Order: sequence, then C-alpha cells, then structure tokens
Amino acid sequence: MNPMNDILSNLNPAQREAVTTINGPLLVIAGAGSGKTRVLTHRIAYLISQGIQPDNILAVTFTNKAAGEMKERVGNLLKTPPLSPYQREAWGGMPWMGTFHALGVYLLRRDGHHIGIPRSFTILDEDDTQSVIKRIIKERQLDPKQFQPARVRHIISALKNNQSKNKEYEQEEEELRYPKEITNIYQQYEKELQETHALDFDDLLLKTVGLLHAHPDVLAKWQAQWRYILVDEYQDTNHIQYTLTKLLSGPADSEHNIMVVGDVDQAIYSWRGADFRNILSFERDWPQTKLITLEQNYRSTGIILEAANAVIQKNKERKEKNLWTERAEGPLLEINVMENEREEAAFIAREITRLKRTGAKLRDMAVLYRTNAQSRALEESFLRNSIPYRLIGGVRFYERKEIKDILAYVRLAANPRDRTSARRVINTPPRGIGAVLAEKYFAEKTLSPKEQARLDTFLGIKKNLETAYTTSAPSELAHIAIIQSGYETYLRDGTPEGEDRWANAEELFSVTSAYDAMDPPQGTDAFLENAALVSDADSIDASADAVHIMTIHAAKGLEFESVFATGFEEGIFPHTLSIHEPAQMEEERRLCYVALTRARTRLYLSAAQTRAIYGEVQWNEPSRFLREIPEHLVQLQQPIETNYLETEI
DNA sequence: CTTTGCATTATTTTT
DNA sequence: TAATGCAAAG
Repeated sequence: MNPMNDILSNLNPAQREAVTTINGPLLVIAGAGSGKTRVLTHRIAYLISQGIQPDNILAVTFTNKAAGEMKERVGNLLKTPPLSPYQREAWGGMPWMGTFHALGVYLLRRDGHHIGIPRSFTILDEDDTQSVIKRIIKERQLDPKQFQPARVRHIISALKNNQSKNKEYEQEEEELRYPKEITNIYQQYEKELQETHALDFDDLLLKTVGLLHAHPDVLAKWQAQWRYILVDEYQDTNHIQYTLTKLLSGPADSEHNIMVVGDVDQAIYSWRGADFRNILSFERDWPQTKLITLEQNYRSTGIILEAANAVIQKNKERKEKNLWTERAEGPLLEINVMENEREEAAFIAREITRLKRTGAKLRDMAVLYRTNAQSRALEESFLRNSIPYRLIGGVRFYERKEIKDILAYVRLAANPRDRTSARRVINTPPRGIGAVLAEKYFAEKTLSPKEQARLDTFLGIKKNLETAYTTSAPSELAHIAIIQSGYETYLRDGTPEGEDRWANAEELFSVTSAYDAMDPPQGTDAFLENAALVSDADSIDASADAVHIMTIHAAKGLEFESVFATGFEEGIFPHTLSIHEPAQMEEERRLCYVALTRARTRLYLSAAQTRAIYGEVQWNEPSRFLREIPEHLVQLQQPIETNYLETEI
C-alpha cells in the first residue's frame, strides 16, 4: 500500500493542512478530542515521507507516555517496528521524542561538561530535594515551623526559575521579600547539589538553557540538527521551557520550522509555573505564524460537548472557539447528589456493575476526582463489590519507600558522591550507624576503631556496588544491592505487608531487566534516568479489564466510553484554595472542562452532601459547576435512600 | 543505636 | 487519616 495514503487519508481539511504545512512557524489550536495526537504523528510521518531525516526532527511531549505512544504510532505509519525505551538512542530511525525534562537530560549528558556538569549526574526528584532542604534547615537550627521544608522548596524553585527571566529589578525585589535565611539555605542547597553531582528537576531545564546560552557552538550544533520542532501541550509550558523552545528553534526569521499544538481551555498546570499566555503570544513571537484551529470533535456526543462548552464559556481568559461534533446527541448527563462519599462510591459501583451487565468493558470506564484523597472511598467500594480497578497516581510507584531505598543503592553505585542516596541507605537496613556517626563520616571526621568497623560494612557494600555498576546489567546490580545489603531479609519481615513490599521490589526488578540488553554502565544510567522522570500516568495498562481511577490531571489526554466525575462540591471541586482567586477559579473550570471532555458517550457527575476528609466530616454545597451546565442536558437523579452501603450489589 | 508509643500536624493538582 | 517528629525506654 502506498504509505502516503495512510498518512494523509482520514484527515479533515484542517488536520491535513496542519500536517502538510511544513515550512515556517505553525500554531495549531486543538480543541479537546479534535485529533491533536493524530495531527502530530501524521505530521512527523509526513515529514519523513518527504525525505526529511528523522534526526532533524524533535518532538516534545508532556509525558513520557505521550512520547511512547507517538513513537508507536509514527512507527506504524512508517511501517517500522515500534521501539522499546532503550532502543531510542541506539536506533537513528526515529526522531527524538520525549518530555522537556528528558530533553534536558539528553543534552546535559552529551554537552553538560562544557559547564562543569559531570556525565553521570544524579537526578533529584521533589522528595529528594525536600529532604536535602529539610536537613539544611535542621543543620542551621532554624525553626521548622517558620521555615517549612515544602514551602522553602517552593520558594527556592521560584527563585531559581526567576533568575532565568533576567529582569534584575524584579529579582532584587523578589529576594527582599524573603528573609536572608532563605538565601542562605538556597546557597547551601546549590553548593551541596554541585558537590554531590546532583541536579534537581528545575536544573534539568535551567542548566540546559544556561549551557546553550554560554556556548553558541553547542547551540548551533543542536539548531542545525533539529530543523523541525514540534511541541505538544504548549499551553502547559512554563517560562523556561518556552525559552528552551525559542533557543532551539533559532531566530524567528530563520529557516527553522516550529510547530506547537495546544488548547488554552485545557491549561491546568499554572500551579506548577505553566503559563498559557505562551500560546496566546506565539503569533507575536513568531510573526510569520500560520494559525490553524481544529474545532471538530471526534470523541464525544453532542450532549457532552454542549455541556463542556457551556461550562468553559464562563471563563474570561480564553480564545473563543466552537467545538462541534457529527456524533449523535447521545444520552443525557446524569447528576447524582448523594448523602456522603461512601454512598457516592457505592452508587458508582452499582452503575458500573449495571453497565458491565449490558456488555460494557471495565477498561472503557474511568472514575475521576480532584484530589488523591478521594480515591479511598472508591477503592473500598470497588473492593467490597469485587470490581477490578486500576489506580493511577496516589502514592506513585517510584515514591514508595522500598523502591526509593533500592534505587538509592543503585544510584550510589552510579554516582559514589551521591550523598542524598548515601544518607538514605547508610543505615537501612539498620547496621549500627546512627545519625551522629553518619554525619561524622560525611564530615570526614576521625572515627574510633569501633565506629570505623561499623562503617566498613557499609563501605564494603558501596565498593562492591561501584564495581558491579561498571560490569553488571542493571537488574543484576539491583539484585546484588539488595542481597549484599541484607535489604531483602529486612523487607520480608514475615508480615503480609512485608510481602507486599517485596512484590513491589520484584516489580522494580522487572523494570530494570528491560535495560539489561544495553552495555553495563549505560543500561543502569538509562534505567535511573527513566526512574527519575516517569510518572504513573506513563504506565497505564489499557489491556487489563479494570476501571481506571485517577485525578483529573492524570486523565489529561485520555478518553473513555463512560466517565464518572466525582466530588462536585464547593471546596472540593472547585478546591477551597482556589475559590477566592479568580485566575485560579478559571483554572478549576478548565479542569472541569477537561473532566467532562474525557467522556465519549456516558457522563456521570456526582456530589456528596457530606464528606469525611482527614478524619473530619465536612458539609459542602453542590459545586457551582453543576449549575453552569444547562438543565436540558441533564437527567437529575434523586438521592437514593436504600442502604446498599454494606450489601453486595 | 534501635524500637516503641504518643503527640502533632497538615492536608491540590505533578513533570 | 496518616505521616511524621520526638521522647523515652530497651
């Protein structure tokens, strides 16, 4: 079959134009369900089919999962086999695709040495970052109430990102707003990261931009390579990502071809520094921009779309667009106000069971909520009613203690100077090295023979792991780590929880083995990089027949036949912390828009009159969002009074 | 040094 | 509620 048929057939005129306009800057405003991913993948395939080298294409996505999907779909379009993660670098047949953070790692591993970044640096996640800050606060004997680690982390992150904006007066002002202790903590934090060869999430982007600014030759090299740049979810890029995009795409009048895709109505990450004005001002930044708007929705029924449009229209800061569909009207939305969160969950369980009896698949259903804490009642209800479910997010896999511990051993093997990891495992499992002795060791104080002896057990393990790092495959290294350190015995303490933890550890080994095919040190490096950057959303397994339950944020980019959006209560959704701030209120509404537009056919909205949150019962008014949906689209259910709470359904 | 138990406390969303 | 911190006992 002629591949061109595959690439250009089944595209509507707007999509086709977005795929085939390959010269000059291009802005694609893509409403929910309008075939955005389709446009991106077909465009990449089209570029390649036009003789453009895959090496010359860079595609940046929001999640690793999106990148993975993109690779697979481009691969299918080009009739080549899909790639597994470790093949990415080995095989030049694919464009570079990944998140901004992964791009930062990619560039820094190659060229970071120009600005003094060692090849094997450690990536600190927010957890790691916070524990470093926490310790610094403690060391400096500051009041942890006045300097809350989480808050200080936030401020430091803001200060770091502000530097890049290069507005001196603003920066001065910024620093004046915080006590000088913050500056001290910040400085010590930076110093420690440098000494221990560690980069935090912010650094992955900031240092990359710093590198490109400081070394025009390096910048020129990558600019010459990536002549076609695609950025997905542009509305959720932050300032530094914007700068990186601009740098790589060269001067506005250059031969570079940049294309960004996004939707202001789906901007839901401003709390993380994203600025959707990046997309609003794209045409100003790239004056020759061609604008294409995708307004035909292929996902949802007319009713669902009308409801979503009605809600989002209440927002002021947006670019007007009108999503339409050729799909039938479909069933009305169902709104249920239940007595409490357990009844809400019980209702959902009943409805899911009913749908299943009519032949629906569990994997086509999703339950969405605003905050992770809301998952509990749902999980309990599903367990009680034997409904298989898959929880996305919550305590993420890589945030589990046992996983972080094992990872710390592996990271220590890769980077012997990684003190954050060393602190973590120096006495895990307990080997007689308490906090005092540990700090004595880090400060290189002289130790008594007894102390030295206790420390030597740890140092012996460390040395062996460093050797294993250079000679063994990652899964082998992980095994050596847990056996030598006695961690397995420590984990499996005979309790059922111990076996759960061990099961998690074994899951980790199966992840590591995916990298075993690479040559020893690189395999471990690739694995660690992946572990630091993946999220749970990346591991959604669509093959299992289970209901997906997750936050609305985690559902971004996904779609389901039936969607249960829950917790429509003032204070929950919209969240209390957003209610008084109009800009944040608009973000909550966009979040609502995202929730509604995940549904293809059936959409259930529910609320609880009372809800137990952190052990306390709250009474909440129904969410304003419920009132913003036109009545004629809704079938309002009476609260159901039966006490099916404890009974099987 | 390690374990235990009590008290405190902080609660959004996550690459 | 659950996670963490802290003090006291083992």
